[in-house]
Amino acid sequence: MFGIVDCNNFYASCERVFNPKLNNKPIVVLSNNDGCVIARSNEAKEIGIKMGEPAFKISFLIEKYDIKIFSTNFALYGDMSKRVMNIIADSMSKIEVYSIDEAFIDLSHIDIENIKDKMKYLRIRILQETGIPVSIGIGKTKTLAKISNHISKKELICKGIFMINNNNIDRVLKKIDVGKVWGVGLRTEAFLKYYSIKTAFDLKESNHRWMKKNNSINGERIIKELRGIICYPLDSYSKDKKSICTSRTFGDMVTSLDDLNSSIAMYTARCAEKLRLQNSSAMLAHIFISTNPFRNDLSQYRNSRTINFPVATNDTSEMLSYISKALKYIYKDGYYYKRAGVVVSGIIPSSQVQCNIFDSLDRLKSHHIMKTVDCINNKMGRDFVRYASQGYFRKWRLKQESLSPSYTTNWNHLLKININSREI
DNA sequence: TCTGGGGTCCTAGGACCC
DNA sequence: TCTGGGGTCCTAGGACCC
Repeated sequence: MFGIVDCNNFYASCERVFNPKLNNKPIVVLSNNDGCVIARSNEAKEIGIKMGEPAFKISFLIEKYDIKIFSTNFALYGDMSKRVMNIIADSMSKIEVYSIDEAFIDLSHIDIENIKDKMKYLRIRILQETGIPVSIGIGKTKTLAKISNHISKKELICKGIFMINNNNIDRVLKKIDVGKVWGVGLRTEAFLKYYSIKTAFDLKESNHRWMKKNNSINGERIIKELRGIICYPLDSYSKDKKSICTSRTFGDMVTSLDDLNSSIAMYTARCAEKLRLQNSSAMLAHIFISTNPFRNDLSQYRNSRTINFPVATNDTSEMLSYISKALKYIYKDGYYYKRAGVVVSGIIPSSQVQCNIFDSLDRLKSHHIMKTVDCINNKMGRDFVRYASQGYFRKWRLKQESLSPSYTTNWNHLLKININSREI
């Protein structure tokens, strides 16, 4: 059996842990630049606020229902996620961290009769030690566990835990819309419904060869998983990333090459840091810039360029030298830029980098420099040591008007509690 | 005024090899 | 009249996930 542990309304729950006044109040967490809704508390969902909705379109609801708004605070969410995952890893033999708020677990070594009790205990422990409420779904495959998890959140009677077994499987799947099945997106949902496959049960009973022919091997796998045949085993070891992307939409529009260059330089530095963190180097970098596609009144321009490094690298300065040149090549004067980004790919372990006989760079030296820079920045804070091209005045910085403190990762943001008034 | 960010996997088709 | 067979690798684009 597989289990999936999923944090309830994760970002909203993180905000509540250190601000209990928010309990039972509608909360919404916004994307970067306070743009779109990316998380909602149950109260906000009940009001009818949709996922992904632009904040400016719901301003009247925010006022009417006194909804509390938060800018994304990834320092906080990332740290809270780590705490939850550590507890799961400590309680279970095998865990696959699937996303910031979800983990699959292996339950095959536990007797079926005992699974629910064990999960009940795990839920209580996570809530007690982190303040984050979770729901747990259980099934013979990951796909079935995901469906169980969906039910455990919807049906209050489940108290956060649900298991699909041989006795209830058909009855349960008949009530699940096919679009809710893990791996079935909008396109596949429309395709299946066209052929009158409306529920998860219909999909389970349909022909897997037909599905493979008309969709892909993944379509066939979903059907088999619904039948209890494991196609997606637990991946417990963490894998190196195959591509790494850093991109942002700017708070204000940017026009000058200098400003655009400093933003691209910053994203390059981030990508290089992420590469070094997993001891990898990249053979390719792809940069892109674009204007704001929502502004019909302004002329639009977007362009991108791919760079092949002569030798795979994770050296910020080397990457910057190539990337700045590429940016000059695609930059056009007279446009209002709104977004830019850097993607590195062709990622290999640094120990396997193929040297170039004409290489003039002292790579051992640059390795030591990068190591020292990372070490200083880890201790003193991000970008304490930086490249000049990253700049100091960020015209393109994010808009984050409702940012909560980083309670658990910044000494200056520690909670202060007034014992006398019993207030935070 | 105003619309996020970061990933993975699969497939078809082209280029190339013997 | 008549033009093989069997592969690999790479890339762009699509679909999906959170």
